[in-house]
Amino acid sequence: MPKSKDSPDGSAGEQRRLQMVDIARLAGVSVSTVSRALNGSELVNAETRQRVAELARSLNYSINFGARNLRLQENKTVAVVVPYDAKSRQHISDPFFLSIVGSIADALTDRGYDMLLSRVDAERLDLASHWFDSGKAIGVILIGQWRQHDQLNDMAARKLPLVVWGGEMPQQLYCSVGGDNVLGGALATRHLLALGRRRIAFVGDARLPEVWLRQQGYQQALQHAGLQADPALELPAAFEPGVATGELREFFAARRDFDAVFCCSDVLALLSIQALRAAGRSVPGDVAVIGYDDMPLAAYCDPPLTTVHQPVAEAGAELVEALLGQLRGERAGPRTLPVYLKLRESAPNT
Amino acid sequence: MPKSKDSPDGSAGEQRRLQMVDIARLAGVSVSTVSRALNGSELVNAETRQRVAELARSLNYSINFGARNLRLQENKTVAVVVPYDAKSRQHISDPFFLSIVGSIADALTDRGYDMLLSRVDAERLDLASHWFDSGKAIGVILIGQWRQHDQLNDMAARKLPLVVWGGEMPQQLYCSVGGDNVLGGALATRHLLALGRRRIAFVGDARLPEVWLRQQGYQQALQHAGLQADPALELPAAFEPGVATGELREFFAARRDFDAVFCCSDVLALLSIQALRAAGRSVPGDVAVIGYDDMPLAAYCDPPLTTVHQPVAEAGAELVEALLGQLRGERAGPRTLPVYLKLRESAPNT
DNA sequence: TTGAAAGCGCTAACAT
DNA sequence: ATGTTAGCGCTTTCAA
Repeated sequence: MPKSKDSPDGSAGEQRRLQMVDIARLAGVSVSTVSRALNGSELVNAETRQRVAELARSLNYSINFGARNLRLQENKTVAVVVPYDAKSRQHISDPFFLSIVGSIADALTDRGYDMLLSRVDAERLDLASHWFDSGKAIGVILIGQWRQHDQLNDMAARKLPLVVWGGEMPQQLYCSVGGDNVLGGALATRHLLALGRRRIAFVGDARLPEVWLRQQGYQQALQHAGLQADPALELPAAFEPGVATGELREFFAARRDFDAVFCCSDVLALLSIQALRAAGRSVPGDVAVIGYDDMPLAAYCDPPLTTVHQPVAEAGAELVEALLGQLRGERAGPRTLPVYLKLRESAPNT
Repeated sequence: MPKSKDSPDGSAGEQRRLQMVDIARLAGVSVSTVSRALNGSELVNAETRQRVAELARSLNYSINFGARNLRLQENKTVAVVVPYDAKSRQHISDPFFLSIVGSIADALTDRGYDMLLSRVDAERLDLASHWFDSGKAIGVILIGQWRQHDQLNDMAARKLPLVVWGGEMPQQLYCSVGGDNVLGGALATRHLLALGRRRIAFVGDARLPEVWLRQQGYQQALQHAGLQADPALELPAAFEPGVATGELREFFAARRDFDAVFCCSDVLALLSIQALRAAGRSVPGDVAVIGYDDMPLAAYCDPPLTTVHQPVAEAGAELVEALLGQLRGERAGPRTLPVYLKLRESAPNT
């Protein structure tokens, strides 16, 4: 038998949580009637319905969703999973990812869903399926695909309701939603070329699908301009500030044969600017810098960052819609959202 | 009757979720035995236990937590609530609050709890009790007390298991956990005084308890130095960048009779630096600037921010412990965590 | 229009 | 060591 104490959660001496049976007794009706009344059923007398509803409200009664969901076999909770780097115990705290989480929170709230937020080892994204398997969530939204493209495909093959923020890759079985990374890379590069810059460094780890796509855009833009991408100017910097800082300082100290840098995140852009200045080069005078994401603080840095704007506000709604669509049985493909270049001082228009 | 379809969540054609009864049938035992085996009960034959466990694992069975919780009258979910400004539809996206959320996520995960993340109108923090009332969470952690001190006291009086990140105020009924704001304000101010600055502006809205406490520390430090705080140098800037930007530009354009600024968040410090530069003043040369929080990006700004470091890593553990303690019936008071000054370039040591 | 009763998936007291 | 049974709080069929 469960605890027979009057306190369902073990806290001593608190009042027992109100249940339907309590309302029923006080209203002088059966629980069935209370249930119907509270759900606005037409089957119950309007006067009774009114009375029960009022009583429930005045007593501050809230329905027990666990019981309701069990009975109804339904659930309005979505798991949102943020990968983190378990090896370095370092958390993915990139402002951009956090913005996406906020955007998803809004979208879920608007649709009456709850959000279960958790972290998962970036090497074992497949563990995210646990939330679905255990019935705690009806599906999973994963923020970033990292290098686990295969794991994600497996998860989709196992019929896990899953949507991933990230880039669309060839032969992809799972549903992804993301910005147009190829376009973003091309926009940034074209702008730098238009400024007259010819030696453009690329900062980002192309093992990540999103970065790889941006690199494609970067290379395409160079080719279009009749230039050849120089692999020596491509630095596969990590996303974690702690790791990237050293890599960038070393890189910028070693070589000066470039006049622009395209970074695959605003944080990397910030770090690059610092490293460039440490190497005695000015931004944007000597080196123009373009970031990616347009994070909330991008406008308040010094210099304010020219950056590829990602559609954060739309992202949440798109991710949620994709997941709910999947649950309705729709066979939705990956979605690519538009991006644009936000001009500021780190690579100004002149 | 609930849907009799084989799909519990309405998605067409997927396999029915595995239950104990399925494992039981396949193992040739009763559900009780499966339940016991899976819970590692000593009452079940070691060989059987092994066999059942293996079967469950190979079939990828996960227990239905909704049902388990209903039966056990227990719940391992905590609601974490981030207030937002409903009027401006602007979200509290301050990097510091997001860091705290991350820290709480870690602490909860370590203890085997799930985190339900949601937002609530900052004017109606009392709505956060919904998560408890509906049985979805065993308690609520609220990030920031805003100006709703009274609402929070009411919630605590209603016996809602609640912990709030924020400052400790007189006659406070609810449990708060926060940094030592008075000390933080004093440390920052003392440092600026030690640099020889005498006219120190204060930026922050003292209607918020945390800011009010920091202001106390600021004023105390000035008095200790034999100086009088000048109310004309106190700017009650909002926390939202959009609003604050204008206020700061106006303020710094109007008056130049100060040589230092103490800001109640790093974001405000960043905005102040921009506004100061726009007004033709250098940082830290003309004006030294100190921020608050030591957000992840504080070290990567230009100049890197001298700031009061908040114990983010400890914050999550403290908040969670305080909540769990409350649920165990312990009568825990507010907790104040140590802070220290992190010296960087915006108000360097020399 | 209302109430009695069954059952959602699970655990535990009670039997064997 | 294992099975039978009752019941967590709710919704809904069925009967009245």
